[in-house]
Amino acid sequence: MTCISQHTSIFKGLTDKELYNLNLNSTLLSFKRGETVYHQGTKLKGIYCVQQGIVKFLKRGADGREQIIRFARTGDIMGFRSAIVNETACTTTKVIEESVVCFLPSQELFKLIKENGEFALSLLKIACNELGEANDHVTDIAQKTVKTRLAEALLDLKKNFQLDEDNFLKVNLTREELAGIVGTATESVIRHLSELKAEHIIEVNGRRIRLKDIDKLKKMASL
Amino acid sequence: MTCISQHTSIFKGLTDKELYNLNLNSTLLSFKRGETVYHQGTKLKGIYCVQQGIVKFLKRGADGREQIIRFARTGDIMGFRSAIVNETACTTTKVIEESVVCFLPSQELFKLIKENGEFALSLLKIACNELGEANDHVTDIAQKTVKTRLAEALLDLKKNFQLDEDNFLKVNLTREELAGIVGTATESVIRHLSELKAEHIIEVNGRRIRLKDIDKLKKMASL
DNA sequence: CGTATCCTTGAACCATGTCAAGCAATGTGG
DNA sequence: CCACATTGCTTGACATGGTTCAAGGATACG
Repeated sequence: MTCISQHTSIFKGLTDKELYNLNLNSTLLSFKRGETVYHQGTKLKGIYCVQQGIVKFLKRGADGREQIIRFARTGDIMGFRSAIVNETACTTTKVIEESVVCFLPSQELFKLIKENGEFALSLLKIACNELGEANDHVTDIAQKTVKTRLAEALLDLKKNFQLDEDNFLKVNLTREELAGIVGTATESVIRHLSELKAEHIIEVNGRRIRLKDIDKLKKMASL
Repeated sequence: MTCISQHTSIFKGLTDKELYNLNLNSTLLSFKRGETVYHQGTKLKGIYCVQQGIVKFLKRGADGREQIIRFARTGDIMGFRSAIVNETACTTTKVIEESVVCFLPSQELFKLIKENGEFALSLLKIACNELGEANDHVTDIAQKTVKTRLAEALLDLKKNFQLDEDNFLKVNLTREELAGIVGTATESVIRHLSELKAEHIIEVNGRRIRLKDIDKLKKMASL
């Protein structure tokens, strides 16, 4: 199987020769739910591209609580921040849904950046997008209430993973993971989910969450 | 005066010809304390390089409270995120200390990125560094107490602006600005500053803050 | 020298975190 | 296939850190 293809967003626009070279030097890896792709604090020797599956980026605070920074889905790359600045990984990446991941050594990445201006620009765009979202995130957590952030988180999940035909989110997260996204205690998430349920905005079935009233949810998220 | 020089970090390593071209196309601007370089939500036509002075990046939340995302000092660039992804600015930049700023049109920036792989890489490194800090920031605000974050903020200010010979921070910020960094109410900052004072960790003289016991401050910040 | 801005403190209130306990669901080994 | 263990979910009671409001004092600036 070719690991890196024209279809994978960031590698769009590479020449056949560049692609051929990348595939020579890259490796496919498989992970089950709960497994770790790489650990916070370790030195990465390259970047990882998600071919299939869902991976969460998390950071452990002093008390051990896990803060979820973002998710990687099919086509996303992981670990480029550490690779680029040559630092240890600032997050741990754990698999949420069985994943196939492609590993690409740093030197290949650097070669591409230096030789292909368009590629460098795409990478730069990815970094800048993430930066914008991270900045938003800081302001949100600092200024908004837990309930507002929970509403936002649900909308973000919808944006990232879509809804199925019955308006259920296509990802199933534990309450603890939801708490990790929102930046709060598990119990708080549970209570606010119940409230949203009572207000007929969502419906909950175990880990499956149905977004019943997206308009109200949006109103709530922008308060 | 030449606006862009070899001394300005990001432009290090450019050829004489590239520098000459940049200077042909860039403009110098001056700002007093409180003035705005550009507003959140506006489309930027280029990036801004700080030649001299201090600028804060801020975001206004729903209730109008201002969250300070970071600072730019001599040699730093501002607005590249918006320029790169071609979005409106996600922050407002306001001058804290009288500043001289150089404006460089986007097309010049893009030309450099595409033609000079090393330059693209430096930009990428800047973006990645900011990204790492933003991620840290998210976790901190989500998990740490106000006092801990205040301690961290003071250490960050030390790192960014250094101390003078008497261990006073070389920036003077209002309590409200401090609150904007920490992500809390002005009153909370005041109360926690008083506590730190009572614990002989800092000393306060109007807006001037002296870091008396940096070890204790560090211990406090990592709790 | 007066006005505006900033700083400080107290008191009341509230959102959120923490602790504890019980239940549900899921998985594992005998 | 059942019993037990583990993990996740839920709820209640309580503690508390932090915000908000109000009022007065200090400071800076034109």
